[in-house]
Amino acid sequence: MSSIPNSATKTDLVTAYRRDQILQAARGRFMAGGLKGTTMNQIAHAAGVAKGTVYTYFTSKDAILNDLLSDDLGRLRETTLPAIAADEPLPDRLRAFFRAEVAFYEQGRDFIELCQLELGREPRRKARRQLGDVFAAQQAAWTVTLIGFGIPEDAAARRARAIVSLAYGLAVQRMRGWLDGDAESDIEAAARLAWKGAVS
Amino acid sequence: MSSIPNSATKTDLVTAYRRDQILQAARGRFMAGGLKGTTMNQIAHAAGVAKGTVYTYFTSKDAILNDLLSDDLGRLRETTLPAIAADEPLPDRLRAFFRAEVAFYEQGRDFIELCQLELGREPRRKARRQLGDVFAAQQAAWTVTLIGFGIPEDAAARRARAIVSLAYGLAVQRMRGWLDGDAESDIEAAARLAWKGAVS
DNA sequence: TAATCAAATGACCGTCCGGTCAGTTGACTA
DNA sequence: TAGTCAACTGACCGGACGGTCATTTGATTA
Repeated sequence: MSSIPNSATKTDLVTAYRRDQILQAARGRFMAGGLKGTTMNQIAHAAGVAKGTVYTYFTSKDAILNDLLSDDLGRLRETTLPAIAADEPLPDRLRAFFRAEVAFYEQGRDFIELCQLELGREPRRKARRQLGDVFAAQQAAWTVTLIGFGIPEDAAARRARAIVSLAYGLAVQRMRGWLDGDAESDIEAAARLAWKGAVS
Repeated sequence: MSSIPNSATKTDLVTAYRRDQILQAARGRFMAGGLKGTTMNQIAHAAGVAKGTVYTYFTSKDAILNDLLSDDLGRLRETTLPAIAADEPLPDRLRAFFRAEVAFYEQGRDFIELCQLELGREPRRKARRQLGDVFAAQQAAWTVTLIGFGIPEDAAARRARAIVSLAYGLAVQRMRGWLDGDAESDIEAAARLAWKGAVS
């Protein structure tokens, strides 16, 4: 047999497996101890490999973080934006939007934000802007939606901002354990407040 | 003259001055580079003293952070709670509340939160709980207020939570530069949304 | 089985940082 | 002016961490 039948594919599979193994371990450690508070040894140990092996798959600690960041930003975008423009009654869309945002942060994905102070100036600015882009997209989508409900453009934009802020505040406060009730009733209350406040 | 006329007072003044000098420097550096990203040399240099001098006034880096934390938590409490129970029309109180919260975070006081991942497990839990206490107090105050407007207790509590979340989300998103408009119109929009949503 | 080599390992290196402390400074006293 | 001492200084120490690389491992091939 040729020495390269499908070996590229197989190698790729192993590589993908190891990368994922390391990324999951790193996410856990970063969330538990922060960026600077987590050592490469801890990440390697959590992934069940030696430190040197980590450097076979990632060039540096920052490279690992970058992968996690873009992964999570994509997920936030994918889960929240479709809810806004869905073909459903507005109250349902509000609920779905709040639910998606709460779920995202409740899964602990937010170390995107919590790690920011530990990054250097430039990576921090970049990560912050990317997260801001997601919120800007949410706001734009809500603005369009509210305009569709006959609300003047200016007012729609301002109220859209308030909705996005409410979703964000709700999600983060829940994640931090500052809101104790069950998620669904918080989501319901937020959706109701947004509904009454935005379209009346 | 006796050698202790008011020397205690004078020494205290100098001590207070130096402590403040160092605290301000530390706040600036922590906000720029995070807890672990800031060295004692940087703090000392920013305060215009040598590293050893810092240790004359603070026992450790963590001690500096602790002072800043309790300082800021007190300020958040003092500026937001009175607004809720003020003797004013409800929309004005909502505006004042949102304004106070936005101002707090816009002054960059929030490194309380941003530093959390960098603290050890226990200090982190403690700091987080203390901040949670302030939000719980805000929520309780709003609940009482809404009950005063004839809203049933359960609904009042849920809506109070939504108001607190909205204020928090608004403040943090503004501070991060994710909301570009002027603060006053965002505050107005949030107050309106909360007003229509909470008491109708 | 012997040869081959990519993957995995962990001891090691240079650097950096929190905290210490022996020495210096300068304001105040007698 | 000489003496005193608290405030201040910064060189230094011990330890930790990110990243490297010579060596080992074990799967695959011939």
